[in-house]
Amino acid sequence: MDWQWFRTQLLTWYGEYGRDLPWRPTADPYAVLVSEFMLQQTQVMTVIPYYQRWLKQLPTLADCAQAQRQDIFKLWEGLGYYRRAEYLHQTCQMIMYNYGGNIPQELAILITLPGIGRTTAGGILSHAFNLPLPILDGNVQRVLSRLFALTTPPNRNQKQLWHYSQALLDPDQPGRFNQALMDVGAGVCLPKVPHCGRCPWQNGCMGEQTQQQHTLPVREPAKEIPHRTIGVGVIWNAQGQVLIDQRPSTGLLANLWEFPGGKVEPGESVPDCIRREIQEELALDIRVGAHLITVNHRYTHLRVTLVVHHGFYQSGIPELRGCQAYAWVELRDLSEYPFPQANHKIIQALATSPSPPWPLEMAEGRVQSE
DNA sequence: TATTCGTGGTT
DNA sequence: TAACCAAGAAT
Repeated sequence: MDWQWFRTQLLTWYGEYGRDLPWRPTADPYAVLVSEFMLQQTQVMTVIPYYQRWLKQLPTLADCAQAQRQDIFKLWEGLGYYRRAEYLHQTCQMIMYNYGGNIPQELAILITLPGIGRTTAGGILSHAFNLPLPILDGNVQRVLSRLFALTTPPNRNQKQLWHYSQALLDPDQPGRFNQALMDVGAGVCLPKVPHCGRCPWQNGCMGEQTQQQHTLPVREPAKEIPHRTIGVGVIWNAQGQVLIDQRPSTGLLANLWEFPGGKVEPGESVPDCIRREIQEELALDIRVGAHLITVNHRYTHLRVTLVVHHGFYQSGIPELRGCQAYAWVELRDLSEYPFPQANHKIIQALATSPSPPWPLEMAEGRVQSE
């Protein structure tokens, strides 16, 4: 195999067609670190504004290490996979206090840090330090599967894919090479419509030569995604504040804030569910009022329907059972807390609500719960 | 090794 | 439009 041909073709193409991305001109390894975390499973165009805001607010690794958790999550709010924010925070702290503030330049050390696997480590080391480490993200897996006509599903063929990524890598300019390889995947060798006519590797692509470019890589059948109905309460007190709680530190949407609620049990009405969940999680008695909004939301492996009702505090002192913390907050102060996207739809509904949705008559018991 | 982690874009 | 995919990692 003439690896040098592939390198020359790719790097020449990259010089003309490579994307101009904010983190590419930087020589700051911390900026590269931030970009690599944000880019895990997240498209470039989604990341760009988050990346720029992050570096503006936390311009150095020391700033990130010293930041408050809440500020870290606020900066990540809306980007998804929120564990990444915590891992990035922890990694910066470990680099600061265990490695003198310098990012370790050894693969074996780097991958021991939270949130850094082999691809992220390879991206950091090749980009920030021009070290010859390969990467294997979704783009690269697709490009290599087609280039070498690999008919084994990528998730069962990681070893061979890593081998090809390493063999192809240009040892003289690994940083540029890896960036170029991802640009081919993101702009030319697309999942459903490969544009072979403008691919720098067209003349060497075994996939196209055997007319398999549309059927590679081989995907395993997707599994069915379960659905859950969740009852959610926007609980008001007599001061016109609403009740929010912080989710547990593990599991879905860990550490984010939310309006309290939980899964509707079989045969249970939504108002009954909301009453029960808030009793179970916070030990509060509430009255359930009018329906506010129903939110359908899709996660990677779960679909939920949030049926949201207004509610009014009746009695009880909050106890922390199924959550880390709680707070009574003014509507205008909700923006201080990091919320998942589905809850932002609820906040939006509250903001556009035509009249104050916390009728005092509920406190006086004139409104029947549904 | 198979699941569990969000959200937005694309087809 | 429902399904697929995105600069993956941890458990």
